[in-house]
Amino acid sequence: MYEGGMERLPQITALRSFEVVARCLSFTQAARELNVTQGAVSHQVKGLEKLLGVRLFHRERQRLRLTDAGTGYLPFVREAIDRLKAGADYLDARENSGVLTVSVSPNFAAKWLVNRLGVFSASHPEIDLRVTASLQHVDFNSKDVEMAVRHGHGDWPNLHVTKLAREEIFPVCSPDLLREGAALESPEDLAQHVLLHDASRNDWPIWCAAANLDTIDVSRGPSFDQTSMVIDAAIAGQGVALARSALAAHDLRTGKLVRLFNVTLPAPYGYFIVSPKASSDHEKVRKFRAWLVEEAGADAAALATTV
Amino acid sequence: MYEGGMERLPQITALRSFEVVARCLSFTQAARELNVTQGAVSHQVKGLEKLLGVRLFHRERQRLRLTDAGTGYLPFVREAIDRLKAGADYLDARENSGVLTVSVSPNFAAKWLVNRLGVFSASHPEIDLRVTASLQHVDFNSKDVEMAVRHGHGDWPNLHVTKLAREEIFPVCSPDLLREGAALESPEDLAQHVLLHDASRNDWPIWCAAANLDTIDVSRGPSFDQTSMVIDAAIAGQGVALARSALAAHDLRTGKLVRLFNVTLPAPYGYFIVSPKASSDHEKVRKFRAWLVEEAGADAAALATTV
DNA sequence: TTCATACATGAAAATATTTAATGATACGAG
DNA sequence: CTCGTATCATTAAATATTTTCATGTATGAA
Repeated sequence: MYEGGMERLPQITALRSFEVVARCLSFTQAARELNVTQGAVSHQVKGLEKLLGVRLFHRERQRLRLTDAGTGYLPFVREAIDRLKAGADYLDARENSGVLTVSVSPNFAAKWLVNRLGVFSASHPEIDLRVTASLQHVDFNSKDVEMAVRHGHGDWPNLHVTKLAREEIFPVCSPDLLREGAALESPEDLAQHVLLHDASRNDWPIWCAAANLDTIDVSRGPSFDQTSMVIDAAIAGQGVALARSALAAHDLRTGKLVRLFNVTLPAPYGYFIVSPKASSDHEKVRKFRAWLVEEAGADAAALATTV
Repeated sequence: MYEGGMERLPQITALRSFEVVARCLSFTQAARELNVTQGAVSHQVKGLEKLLGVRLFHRERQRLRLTDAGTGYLPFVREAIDRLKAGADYLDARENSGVLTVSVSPNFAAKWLVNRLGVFSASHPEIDLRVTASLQHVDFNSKDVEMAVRHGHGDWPNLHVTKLAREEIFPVCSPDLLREGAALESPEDLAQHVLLHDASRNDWPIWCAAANLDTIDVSRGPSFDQTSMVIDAAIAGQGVALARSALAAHDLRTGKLVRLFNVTLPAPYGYFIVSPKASSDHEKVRKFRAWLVEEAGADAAALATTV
């Protein structure tokens, strides 16, 4: 199997056995410490001695003694094991605190995260959160990203998925517009207002259909290429927007937007927290997920009272 | 099997696989370097990632990249492997040169080794020979001794045994005595000489029986507790000794002793070079053994011409 | 002597690793 | 665009290694 110049590195179990035996000077006791039988330790040490071609212990009547070779070899083994433990510690430390990189869409970042991150950071100073916004779903295989918030159906195989928020669509406008503009008592009043669209320009036609409203011209009004910009335009009093609940929730709670009428369109997608299975139970991932879910729960509770 | 605080150290194969893959950034190429299949490397790295609970590589379309975790972990692994290699090198260095400890009987040391060691040391300056003389056979299990010359039947199980010399018993005396003392033409002439005995005082009776000689009183003469002293007494011209071939060979070759008559008694024992199987093929052991055998061969050749 | 303790050992059982075959995906050349 | 090549992943089967189990041997104590 193995050839000439091959490196014959000993097995870790053999090295560990050697190290423990060298410390206890007893196979039996070492076996106890290693949670194996005495025979296993005996075999391991014997195998190591054979591999190295050197006797590591003097087997004397009642006691064990290291040979000169064993005495000289021991520190190398101790250092090697130490490095491995240090490596494991390094990985633990790095996973249990430090940087948490989260990928979200630019919209979610702008309308959901940015307004609340301060709260999270204040209560979790040990977590150094890094938000990376991208239109595409992040590929966990090729980026050092531990979790993401995604908009979709929640069907991502091989990922740990937690539902964050359902999504509904309903009209919103700024409180100023409601107070000072033309009346907005019923859907029909929209005829007197600017309709704000997203890039698809599909939402208003669908909503109007749901509201049995065919008296207004849904082709009117400006459109924006980012959902967040539609909402921001509404906040600025530019007109009436169709908001998606998750993204508008914060502005509704803080009174920058008000919800109009009582016609709500369920949206096909929802927001989900996803992470690779391997990192899904890391301390910092769990903490951030719990916080997201809590915030979303508060949003939902607040939304339920807006109409 | 393993519980809570258990140390989960990775297997060496997994670490080596990781290290090579990190260097090649290719499972396939790493597999070639490790002389295993690509699948084996894939399994190993996957297992390591699972054990550590961390992704070590980004698997991208065409290439592999270390994750941050992998990048940080790699140096620990390199150091650990390096320590292990250094340990192996240390053992190799210590076995391939440096000290060679040989256990022999005091007689063999005095009458065989001491006169020739200079030659060996001169031609093998890299070997630091340490001779330890003891009456008892050394216990390789409890002493840092790599080889021994033993007197016996050559039946030592578990040891590597090489025959060094047969043993014969015959009368010797100093050339001065032969030249200047009473005649020593035939065994009967021994009646006129002092017989030198070892502690057992058995040899002369047996030799006389073999020589069909019943005319002399074998109870005469001093005895010595070490065989070497019997020979030294003969060299000093104190009388005629029954020498054992191996121990007298050097003095015969250098003319300090002469062999008498033609009656030789085969001795039941011989001299053997023994060493633990593990160290029997070490460079320095092989060298010293070869030298011993060569010297013994020269002795035998020289002895064959003495009568 | 007999008991208790410690290490060695050989065969069987339990695990782990490696292979071989195949799948999936991406890239580049016609 | 399709094929051929190269890469990594995955599965079950073949191997190899490790551990246990059941003893064996030797020593020191009672």
